[in-house]
Amino acid sequence: MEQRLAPNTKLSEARLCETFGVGRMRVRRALLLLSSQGIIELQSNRGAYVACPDKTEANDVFAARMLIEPPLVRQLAQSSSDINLSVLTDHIRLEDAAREKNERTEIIRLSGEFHTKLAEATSNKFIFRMMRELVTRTSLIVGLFGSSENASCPDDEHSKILQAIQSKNAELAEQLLISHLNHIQGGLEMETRQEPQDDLATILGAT
Amino acid sequence: MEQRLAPNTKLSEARLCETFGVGRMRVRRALLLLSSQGIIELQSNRGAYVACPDKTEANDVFAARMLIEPPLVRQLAQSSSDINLSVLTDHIRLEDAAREKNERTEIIRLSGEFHTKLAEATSNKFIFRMMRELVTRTSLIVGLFGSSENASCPDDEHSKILQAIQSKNAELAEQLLISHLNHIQGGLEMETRQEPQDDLATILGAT
DNA sequence: CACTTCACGATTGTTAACAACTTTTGTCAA
DNA sequence: TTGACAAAAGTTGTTAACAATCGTGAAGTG
Repeated sequence: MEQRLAPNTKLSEARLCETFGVGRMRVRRALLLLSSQGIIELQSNRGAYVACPDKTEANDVFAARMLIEPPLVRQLAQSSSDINLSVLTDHIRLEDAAREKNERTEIIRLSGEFHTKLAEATSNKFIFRMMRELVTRTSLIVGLFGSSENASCPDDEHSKILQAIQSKNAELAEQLLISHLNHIQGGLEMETRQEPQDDLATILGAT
Repeated sequence: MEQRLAPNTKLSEARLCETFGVGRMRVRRALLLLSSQGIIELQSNRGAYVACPDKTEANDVFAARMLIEPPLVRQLAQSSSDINLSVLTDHIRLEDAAREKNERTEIIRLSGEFHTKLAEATSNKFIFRMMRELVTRTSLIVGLFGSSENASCPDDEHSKILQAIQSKNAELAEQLLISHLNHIQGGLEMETRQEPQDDLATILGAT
C-alpha cells in the first residue's frame, strides 16, 4: 500500500518469520490471504512474490474503477448525510499536512485511502471491500508505471470532489472523479517499468 | 452456491477431513479462504460456520449490485462483440434445460451463474471477481429469506436482458436489469427466516 | 568451449503430535 | 429440581520434525 515493496520482490517464509518474530504458520496464513487478494502471487513450491501487474491488468483495474467509482460518488452526493462526510474532511486535512512535511510514503498511503474512505462513506461493507482491493492494486500499478512525481493524486482534486459531494452536486462530483481517474491513468508510462530489488528486512523494519 | 448448506451450519474440521479424505491442513486453508470471501465465519477457538447474513447485509449486497451491475450491462450493450456473448446464449439454453427437468439445485446454480457470466463477458478479471462474490452472497440470502418458489430468477428475464444487449439497446438492457434485481429483492421475506440444520456428510455426499 | 547430467543446498509443502481452549457432562449441595 | 463447580471430552490452534520440490553449481562429455 505504501509502495515500499517493489513488485516481484520475493517474500521468503523464513525471512518473514524472523523479521516479525512469528511462527511459520502465521506467515503462511498471511501469505495465503494476500494472494487471495491478488497482492502477492504464490508459485507452487517456489514461494511468494509481490504481484507484478502487466499492462492488461493495469487497464482492467482502471476500467473497473471507472465502472464503480462514478456511480458511487454520484450516490454519495445524492443521498449521504453530513455525518459520514466528516471523516473525509478530516482525511483531507491529513493529506495536506503530509504534503506540507513532504512525507512521501505517507502521502501515497493517504492518497489511496481517500478513495477507500469514499467507499466507506456509503457504509456498505461490500462496496468498501471492493474499492479497497482496487485501490491497493492501483497503488501497485502506480509504483510500477508511474513517474516519480505523480505517485500521489494531484494536489487539490480530492478536495474539489468532496466539495461537490457536500454541495449535493452529483453531476459535477461524478465528472470531477472521472477526470481525476483519467489524470492518474494518464500519468502512467506504460512502456518503461522500473525493477528494483531491495532487502526485505531493511524495508519492513523489524519491530 | 447451490444452497445445500444452510446458514449457521457448523463445519467441523474433523468432519470435513473424513468427508473429503484430506488432511487438516487442506481443510483449514479452504476454510480460511472461504472466510476471507465472507462465505463462512471463523470464530476463534470455536470453529467455522456458514455465514448467516442479516437484513442489513442483505440490503448492502443488493445495493452493491445495484451500483455495479447496471453500468456493467450498459457497457456490455455499448461495446461488446458478439463473440463474448455466445457464452451467454449457450448458458440460457442450459437454464431452460434445467427448468424443463425441474432440477432445483441446478436451476439455482445456473441462475446465479448467468450474472457471473455477464461480468465475465467484460473480460475484466476484477469485475468478474467482484460480481462472483456478490452473486455467491446473493445465493445465501435468497436461501435464507426467499420463499421456496422464487429461489431462482424469474423465467425469461435473463433472456430478455441478453436480447437487449445483443441489439445494442443499452438503455433498455439497463432498465431490464434494474427491474430484474428489484424482482429478486422484492421476492424476499425479510422477517421470517428458516433455520434447518441437516447433517453435513449427507449433504455434501462423500466421494 | 558449450552443453548435459548429477548432486547438493535451500525452500516450500505436509504430517503428526502437542497445547490451549470451549463445551458438555456429571456430581454435589442447597 | 436447580444451581454451581469440577472434571472430561472434544475441537481448534500451534509447533516442530519430516518429505518433496526446485534452483544452482560442479563435474563430466562431446
